Amino acid sequence: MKQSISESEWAVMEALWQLPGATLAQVVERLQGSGWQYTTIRTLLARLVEKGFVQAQRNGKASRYTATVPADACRMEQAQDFLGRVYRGSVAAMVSGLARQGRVSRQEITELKQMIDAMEADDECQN
Amino acid sequence: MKQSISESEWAVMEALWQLPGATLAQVVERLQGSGWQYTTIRTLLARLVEKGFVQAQRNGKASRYTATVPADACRMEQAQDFLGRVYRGSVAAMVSGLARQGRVSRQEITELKQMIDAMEADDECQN
DNA sequence: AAAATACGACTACGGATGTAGTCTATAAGA
DNA sequence: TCTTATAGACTACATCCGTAGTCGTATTTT
Repeated sequence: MKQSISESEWAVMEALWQLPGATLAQVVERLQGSGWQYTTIRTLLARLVEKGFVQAQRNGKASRYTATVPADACRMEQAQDFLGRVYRGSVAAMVSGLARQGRVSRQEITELKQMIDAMEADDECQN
Repeated sequence: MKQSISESEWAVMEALWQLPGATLAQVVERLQGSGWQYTTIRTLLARLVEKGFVQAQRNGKASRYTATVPADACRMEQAQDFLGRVYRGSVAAMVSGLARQGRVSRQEITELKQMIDAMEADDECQN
């Protein structure tokens, strides 16, 4: 049974990717403004450990928590899931949709353009 | 309380976008291969009606179901949700991530490129 | 009009999720 | 060493979701 990271849990993962080996206290600190109680965050963390997305190593009083999956890979998996479900797997379709509704800022357009160029260059090298 | 379309329900929405005003039977037909029982699809449809994403109008024996939200808008909303949660709202970041792992086909690169050009043109007109 | 059939309403039920509390063991500090 | 704060384990509970069944009613067909 393939486990997945829920929406709330995702916020905790973000915190851990930014603070590898953080303690519960640090995670809570980082999630100031989430509106969650200490205990809630503790639960989310526990579930992530249970699911295997986070590892806890204890030495001394506080455990240190670390994500067992790299952020990039994780985001990617989510992205593929999402694209598959909503845009039949096509990033282009998604960008196109967003663009058509003017949801892509000029700055993003610039960034995208640069990336595309880079990708093309890359592609040529490979072939 | 903001309702949202669940993963399974999404498949039903797709069917309805493709067959506006379809009957239950037609939806079931279309979802051949989903592995769902007739009754399951009926439940999903009912939930969508309950949530307001689908409208049922009955005349005669069979009701006809229609999505109350356009596919584009719906996909977009999902996209924004997703981007916000996973990529801090940046499409560019997502594309970049996918690209770095080589998850964007050459064909998609081409499509993207064309879109970017179109977007730029559009942008200039507007300003 | 009676029989057959598909719909709609309601029910079911286990698992995941959001959100959080309590109790206990343990480490740190006094 | 004793107190105190905190982490971990366990518990709680409502809601949503995946998946599906039953039963009564309305509609179509014979």
